Amino acid sequence: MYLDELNPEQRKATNQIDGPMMVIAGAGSGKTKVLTYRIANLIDNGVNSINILSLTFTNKAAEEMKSRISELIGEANSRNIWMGTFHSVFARILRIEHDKIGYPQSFTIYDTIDTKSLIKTIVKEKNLDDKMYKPNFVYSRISSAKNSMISAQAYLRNEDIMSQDKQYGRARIGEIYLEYQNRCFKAGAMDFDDLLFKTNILLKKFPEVLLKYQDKFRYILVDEYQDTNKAQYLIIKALSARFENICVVGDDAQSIYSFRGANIENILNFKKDYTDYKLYKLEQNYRSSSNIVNAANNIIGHNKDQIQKKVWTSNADGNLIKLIKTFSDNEEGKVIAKNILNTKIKENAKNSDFAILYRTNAQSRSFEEALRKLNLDYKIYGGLSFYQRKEIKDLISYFRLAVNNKDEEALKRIINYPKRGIGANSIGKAMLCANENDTSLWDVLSNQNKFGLKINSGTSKKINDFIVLIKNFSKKVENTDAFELADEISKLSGINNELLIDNSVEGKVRYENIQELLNGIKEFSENSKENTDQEEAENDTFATLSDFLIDVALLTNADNEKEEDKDKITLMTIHSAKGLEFPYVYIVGVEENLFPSQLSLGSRSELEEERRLFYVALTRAEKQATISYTISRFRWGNIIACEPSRFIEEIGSDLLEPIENTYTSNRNKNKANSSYKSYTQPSSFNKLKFKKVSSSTTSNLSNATDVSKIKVGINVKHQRFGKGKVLEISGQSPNVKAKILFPSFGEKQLLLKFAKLELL
DNA sequence: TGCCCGGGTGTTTTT
DNA sequence: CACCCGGGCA
Repeated sequence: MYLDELNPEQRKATNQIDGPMMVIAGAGSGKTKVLTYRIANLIDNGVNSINILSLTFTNKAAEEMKSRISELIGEANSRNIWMGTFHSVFARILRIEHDKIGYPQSFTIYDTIDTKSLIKTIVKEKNLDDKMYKPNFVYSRISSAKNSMISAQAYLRNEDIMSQDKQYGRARIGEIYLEYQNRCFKAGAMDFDDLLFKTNILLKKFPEVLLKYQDKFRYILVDEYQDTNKAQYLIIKALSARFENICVVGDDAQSIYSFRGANIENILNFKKDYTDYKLYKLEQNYRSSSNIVNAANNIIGHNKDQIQKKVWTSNADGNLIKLIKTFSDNEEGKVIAKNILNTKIKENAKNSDFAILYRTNAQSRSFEEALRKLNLDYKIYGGLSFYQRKEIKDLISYFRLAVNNKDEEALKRIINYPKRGIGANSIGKAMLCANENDTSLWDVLSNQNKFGLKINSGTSKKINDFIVLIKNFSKKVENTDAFELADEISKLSGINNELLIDNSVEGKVRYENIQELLNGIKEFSENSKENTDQEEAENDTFATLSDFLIDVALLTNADNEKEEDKDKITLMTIHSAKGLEFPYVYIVGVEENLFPSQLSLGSRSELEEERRLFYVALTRAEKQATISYTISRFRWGNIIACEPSRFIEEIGSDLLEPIENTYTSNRNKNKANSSYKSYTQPSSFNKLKFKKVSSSTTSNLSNATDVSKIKVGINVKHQRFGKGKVLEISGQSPNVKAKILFPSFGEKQLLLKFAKLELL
């Protein structure tokens, strides 16, 4: 019996069938096991699988859980569980209930590229300064508003928000937000945040819909609860209100998504919402060696904000945490690659046993190069997703437009690709016309006379040809197999030929990518045939292109792992490594201003999130964790000096083992040795740190000695934030902080010893 | 309308 | 360094 594999606390949590419960699960304590076994146990106790909803943060986590559950109780018993990410599950519900909120059934999901493009268009149309209203900035304001369930109308009515925007010279963000929502609606499109926002609206405005889903989802499980934002919190609360069979699992120490609106308060609020809830704490770590667990505990101990728990392990001590110092980022790549190769041989390990984890995607390059040189196979996650590549997005835009003619971003993208002589001028006129008539761009272009669109007859004819082309595709969507139509579109649109005749290396790669996409669609279409055959009573026996598009926007690179990628070294950001584990983990670029990120140094809460991130990184390791830092790094075009991260110090020198690396010791043995020593003597660590700061390469910037010149009221210039005015000075030397107002970035708390301010 | 060149600007993290 | 955008020219 599978329950026998659990420890007492895990079993207690697994055995609770009804009522609200929260599982606080330390890293590596068998959280996924409890979730999967509990679901299996629910079904074994007579709960119908169609009444179970299980929410995760990544598709990968959902897939993993699905397969583990079907191993426990069989595919047939688990097939009907609704299991997926918040976004995919609620997108599915919104498709079913689309008419209630006035959206087409095949509404488009705008990805970040579409979203930013639309914002840019609106800023231009409103003749606003694009320096002040940068798409990224505007998007993040709109996104956090939506994640807090603040509508455009509410945004405009909210005096605090409006005066805040005004203070920073961006008074019209609310206005952009409103127009953005209108445009999305007219285009039959939702962005990522809308999927959660509109679900809330749907459940709030339509009690019968709420009732229907409350009744369906009698048992709800939520993974990574510490990373839910307000919009997600409200959905869960509403859905579980009737039966209160709600099980949330999380770890406050692993909360790393506050930048996306995640709110730790949700964990704390749980006891208020469900006063009779049961709490389970999983504290035994099964994953990592004792040294790794202790190092992680030391790290997290430096955070003030945390729920007390004691993660422990009965595993052996294992190795110390290895520490590698290098002179440059390129050397860091070489040393790590070599270390992996040596370890592989010595320990008889596989490629897939290794992971290199970094803070930012941009760091991957030196590792890719070095691994390639040593013939070590690697796979890289993140960065540009397959579906965001230009050629893929172009072809998918044709699919999107065929399925949803109103999709403005898709239309703008392809109306003149491949070139058909429809220029920006004509499209500009048409957009203006669409705005004036409060309708979609498609509507105007396909009824040019009706709207009195004035463009020359040649262009007008070309537009008509394009409209006819798309209409012909649209006609086929409902009754043609996805692959068949996709293949036809790739040819008739001209994309296939465009890339085929491009003989450059990039052109060939693009062509191959298109073929890969088509193959993917073929597979998708064949798979869904099989599935529908089993579930009799389904009318449509084939998958349409619109079926395919449903979740494409929500897929990431991690979601279509290929068989040949199984035994490869993993390169990824720490954020995407959450939930994973590897025998050998390399945490690289562990330097001040990179990890913790420069942008997080302004406040304690942001710094603590970086620390939790480091905690997550360390606890991915089973046998061996290796940390590396470099003293110089190539960053935006020039070489900058770096200093080791404070997190290294926080681990404690007794758990660290500096290791020689051949590159360093050959070059300058004495130097290398002396700085390693500083880790065994924490007192000299500080000296080293300050010396590094003042030897910064940028000579015209102030360093630690200039701190005294920075006073309230003076104007300063910051490397990143630009010009700003000092509002307030606080703290004791050497930790003097200044509150500075930057017109383009808002108020920032900066530690002067790091801030590198220029006096103006 | 389309292409090439130069300058300006920018990097957390993700569904 | 790498990308995007705008301006100038074919």
